[in-house]
Amino acid sequence: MNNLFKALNDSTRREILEMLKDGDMTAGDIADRFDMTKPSISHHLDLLKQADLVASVKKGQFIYYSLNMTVMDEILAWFIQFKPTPAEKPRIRLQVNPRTID
Amino acid sequence: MNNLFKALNDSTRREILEMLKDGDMTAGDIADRFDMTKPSISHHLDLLKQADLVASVKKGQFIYYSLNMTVMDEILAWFIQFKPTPAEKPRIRLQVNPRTID
DNA sequence: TCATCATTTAGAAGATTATCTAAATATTTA
DNA sequence: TAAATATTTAGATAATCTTCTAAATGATGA
Repeated sequence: MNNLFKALNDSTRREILEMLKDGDMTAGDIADRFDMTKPSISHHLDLLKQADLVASVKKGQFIYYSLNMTVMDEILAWFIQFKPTPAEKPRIRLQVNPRTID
Repeated sequence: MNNLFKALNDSTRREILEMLKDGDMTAGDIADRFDMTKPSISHHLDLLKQADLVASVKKGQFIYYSLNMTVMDEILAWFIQFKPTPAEKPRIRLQVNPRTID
């Protein structure tokens, strides 16, 4: 979970994920779309890989990167814990009825 | 969006959010649950506030913190963009039929 | 085999972050 | 009004992060 949020805490990395949504890409093609050196992008890809957000496969000279959706589901589940179920008792609220404020 | 992911990129802050899920709390009560000084927790609360993940209300001597769910929805929407709709054309995959690999 | 291309690794510099201690602010109560 | 309580602000330090340049690795094609 730590690696996951860390990987997402960078706009370049989030853009990479959005790019991969439309199909797999090589490291070079990804780098070409940013105003940043290839080593920097390589490092970003590494962090995304450590978080299991992407997978990579070498094909000859090229390395193809692809989205790994299963981990996205894990985060989604983390967020959904905060959505109260319709049946749930309402939480105490900061905004109370003005008439009852002392 | 940047502030949002930044705020989530820390396990203390994520724990605070999970605690607030069960009801509002004062800054002091939150701090008491961590092995960390009050100024540090105060700083974490500030980052959560900047990200609009929590709201705070002063009641006399105390400051009550509460979850602000509307921003959670924004993140949730960001993640959902990656979930392919059932009708969508399948993306190119790295794992292809082994029989067809050259 | 040698030059070239795609990508990564290594190492460094500057920026950002988490945490601490000390001090300030604001509220309550004696 | 003075002391006590709740919380924040200020400033410092150590760790982590982003990005760069230079060099290494590994595959392709002349």
